[in-house]
Amino acid sequence: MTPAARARARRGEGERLREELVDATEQLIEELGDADAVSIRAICDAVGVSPPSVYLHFADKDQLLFAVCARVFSRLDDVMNRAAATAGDDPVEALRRRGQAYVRYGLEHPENYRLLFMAKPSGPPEHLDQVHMPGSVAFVHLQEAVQACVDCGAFRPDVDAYMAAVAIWTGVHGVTSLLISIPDFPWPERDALVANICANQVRALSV
Amino acid sequence: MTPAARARARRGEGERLREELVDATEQLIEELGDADAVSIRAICDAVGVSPPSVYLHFADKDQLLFAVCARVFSRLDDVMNRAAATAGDDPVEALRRRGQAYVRYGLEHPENYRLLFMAKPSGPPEHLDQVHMPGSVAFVHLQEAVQACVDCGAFRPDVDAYMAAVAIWTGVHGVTSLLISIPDFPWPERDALVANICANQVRALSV
DNA sequence: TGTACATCAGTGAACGCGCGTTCACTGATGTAC
DNA sequence: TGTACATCAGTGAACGCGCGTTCACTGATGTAC
Repeated sequence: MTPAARARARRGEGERLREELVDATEQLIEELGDADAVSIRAICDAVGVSPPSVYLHFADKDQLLFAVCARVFSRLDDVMNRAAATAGDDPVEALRRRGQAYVRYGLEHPENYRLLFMAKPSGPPEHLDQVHMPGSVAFVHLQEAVQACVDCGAFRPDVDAYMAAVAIWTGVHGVTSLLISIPDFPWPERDALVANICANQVRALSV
Repeated sequence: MTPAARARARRGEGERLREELVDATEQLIEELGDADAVSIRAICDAVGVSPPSVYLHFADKDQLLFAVCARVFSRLDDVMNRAAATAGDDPVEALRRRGQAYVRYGLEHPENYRLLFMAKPSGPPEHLDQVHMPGSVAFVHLQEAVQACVDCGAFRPDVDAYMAAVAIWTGVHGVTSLLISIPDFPWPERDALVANICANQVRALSV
C-alpha cells in the first residue's frame, strides 16, 4: 500500500486526523476481511501518516477500535430507523423492517458486524455506564418498536417489551452471525430464511 | 507452565501424542479464554513435548484446531442426544430439551463454542464434502427431531423440517453467542430468556 | 514591522516480544540374519 | 545368542516475521512584545 499524500493539519485542526484514522480503520476492516489483520501500520499507511501519530489521539489500539464500534453502532441504528420509517403507521411492519435492515446491514458489512457482536469482549475505555455504551440507543429504539406493537393491539398484552426485544435481537443476530461465520453451510435462500425468521418472531408474539 | 513429564510413546504408539495434543488444545482454549492466545508452544508445554513434534501429526496449526472442532462437534451432538432422550415420547419436549442442551453446552464451553460457530471461517483440511463435515451429524439429528414434531401432529403439516431446523439453529445460536460476546449487557435472567426463546420457536411452528 | 519563542502536528528509528515453522540431529526400540 | 541396521518418536536451536509501542526529535505555525 503506497502511502497517501497527506497534508499536515493546520493548527487547531489536529482532531481531523482522529476522524481519518477511524474512517480508515472501518474501511480496512472490511477490505482485509479481518479486524485482527488490521495493523496500526496498515491504518497509518492508508491515511498517509506515521504509526506514532495514532498515539496522539488514542491511548492504544483498543481505543481506536472502540471508536470504530461507536461509529458502526450509530450507522446501524440509522439504517434501522430509516427502514422502520418506510412502514407507514403499521408498527408490526415497522418492526419487521427494522429486523430485516439489521440483518442486511450485518451481511453487507460482515467484518464490522463481527467487531460489534462477535469479537472477544474488551472493556470500554472509561468507566462508561450502560446508558452511554454505543449500541444502547439502538436497543432502546427496538424496545420502543416492540412496545408500539403491544400498544396498537397487534401483540399480546402480556408481552414484555424488554424481554421480547432481547429475544428479537438474539433472533436476528443468530441468522446474521451464522451466515457470516459459516458461509459454506448449505443455507436456504437468504431472503426466504430471513423472512421466515422474522415471521416466526412476529407470530410468536402476536395475539 | 512447567513442562509435564512425559514418557516417549513406544513404537507404534505415536498416534497417542495426536490425541494428547487435541486434548490439551481443547482444554487450553477454555483456560486461556481465547483460541487465538493458544500457541503451539503452550500446547506443547501442557503435553510435555517440544514444539516441532506437533508437525509429526498435523500439517499446521489450522489442522490441529480443525481436529479440536471435530471433537467438540461430536460432544455437542452427544449432549443434545442425551438431553432429547430424557423427554420420554414427547417429540416437542425432546426438541425443546435439545435446544436447551445446545445453549447450555455453549455457555459452559464458551471458547470452544466460539471456535465452532463464531470464528473466522477457515477451510477444512482436505476436500471434505458437506456430509462428512464435523457438525453435519448434529444438524441432521435436529432436522429429524423437527420432523418428528410434524409427524406426530404437534407442528403444522406445512412446516418444512429443513427450513425450520435452520431457523431453530439460528435461534439457539443467537442467544448463546450474544451471551458469550456481550456479557456486560443487562440481560434478563438466563434460564428465563432461554426458556422464552425456545417457547417462541415452538409456538411459531405449532398448529 | 520584526523577531524570539511557545506550541502544535506530526516523524524516524528502534525497542522487545512471541509467534509458526524448519532443519539437522538423537537416542531408544525393534528386527533380520 | 549376538550384532548391525532400519525405523520410529521425538528434540534443540534457530529462522524470519510482523506486531504494538516508545523515544527523542523536527519543522511549520501562530503569538507576544
